[in-house]
Amino acid sequence: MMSSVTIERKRVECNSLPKGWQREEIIRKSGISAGKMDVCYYSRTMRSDVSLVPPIRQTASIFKQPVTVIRNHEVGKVKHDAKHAAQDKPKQMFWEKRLERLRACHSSGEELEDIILPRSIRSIGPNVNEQTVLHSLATALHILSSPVTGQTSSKTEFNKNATAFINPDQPLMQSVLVSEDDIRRQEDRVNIARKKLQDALKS
Amino acid sequence: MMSSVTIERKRVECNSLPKGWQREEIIRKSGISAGKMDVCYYSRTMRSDVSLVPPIRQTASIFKQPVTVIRNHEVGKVKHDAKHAAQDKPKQMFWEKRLERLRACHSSGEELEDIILPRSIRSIGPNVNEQTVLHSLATALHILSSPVTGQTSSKTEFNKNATAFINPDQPLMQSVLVSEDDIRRQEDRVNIARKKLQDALKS
DNA sequence: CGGAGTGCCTTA
DNA sequence: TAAGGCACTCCG
Repeated sequence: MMSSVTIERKRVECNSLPKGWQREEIIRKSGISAGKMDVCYYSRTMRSDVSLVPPIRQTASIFKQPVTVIRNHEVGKVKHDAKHAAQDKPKQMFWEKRLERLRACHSSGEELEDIILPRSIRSIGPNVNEQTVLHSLATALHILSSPVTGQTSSKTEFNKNATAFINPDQPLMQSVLVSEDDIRRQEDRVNIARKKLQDALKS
Repeated sequence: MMSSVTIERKRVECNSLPKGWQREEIIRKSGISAGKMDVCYYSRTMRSDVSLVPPIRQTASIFKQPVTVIRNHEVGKVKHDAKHAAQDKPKQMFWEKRLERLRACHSSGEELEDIILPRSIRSIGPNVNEQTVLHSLATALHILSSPVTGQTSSKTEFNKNATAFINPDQPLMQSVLVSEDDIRRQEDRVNIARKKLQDALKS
């Protein structure tokens, strides 16, 4: 005699949604709605940003003056390499925007000028400006152990529904392709810089 | 400035349920379900039946033969008057039915005849027979310090949902009213008995 | 108090 | 009438 097992839950990659989304179907087992199906959609979970909690200016009764509290990692835990940190806590979407007010400065307190990004790096997403992309990109280079390539969705898709089309592992920049020409030009720049350094050391 | 205190727990007599039932409302204070309410219903707790644990016939390795173990009270505790016993342990509903198999007997071992109850005492509850009422009533007279009046719910209510409508302090009999006539008749019976006793003593 | 699982109202 | 969505119960 053959016996069959009714599958009650199945979770599969969903082709009618952007890459990374999964569709789960759950069959109701009992009650008057038995046999009906509930559907859940799951997006990719974001990596946790262990070392990216911004400093907070706060006043505590134990201090004589307001102080700036800096937490780099959980209290009481050994600090590990960020690239190998546990990735269980999800990260907020567009968390980069929390960093928008922060500016690098000299030890004298004088703020640095805005950094100009190469034209090949273009922002993507609602109100994502050049400095936000920079924060996003710098963080990705710091945290990711895989290649940093930017968002793969088209700008149209992304603007239509960023929440669905975002790839949370990648920075908020459009997909970047590095050509053979790019590599050659960069090599030229490095060679020129080395030459200048040699000349400076001679004199 | 005024300060208000949100009531988080309140426990009140519940009018939409039979007498004696209480309804407790507990407001959730935090989390995603903050503000939602959990409700508990409490029935009257039953008095504990300190001296009514039936004897058990059992075999233990320390005895040469099976023995009948009799526990009248908790081991290691002083035995108090049952009417003043601590009432913290709840009693099982319809516990009287556990006594149904027990019969009084003469010292010779011969069982006594069933006792016939007066017609004014009528049983109430599922499968509660005349002997069960007797056990129940005798226990109430033994334990209760307040008047023994029987169940106050109607027979219809009681049969519909005994668990909710039972008054656990009272025996499983319908409400009994003692009339002036009843008292007079009982006085007559006592007088006749006394007369017979006097006559017997004379001869 | 959260989450799984189901009831049931709304909508087209 | 069915599907979707929300509310609610129950249990750990």
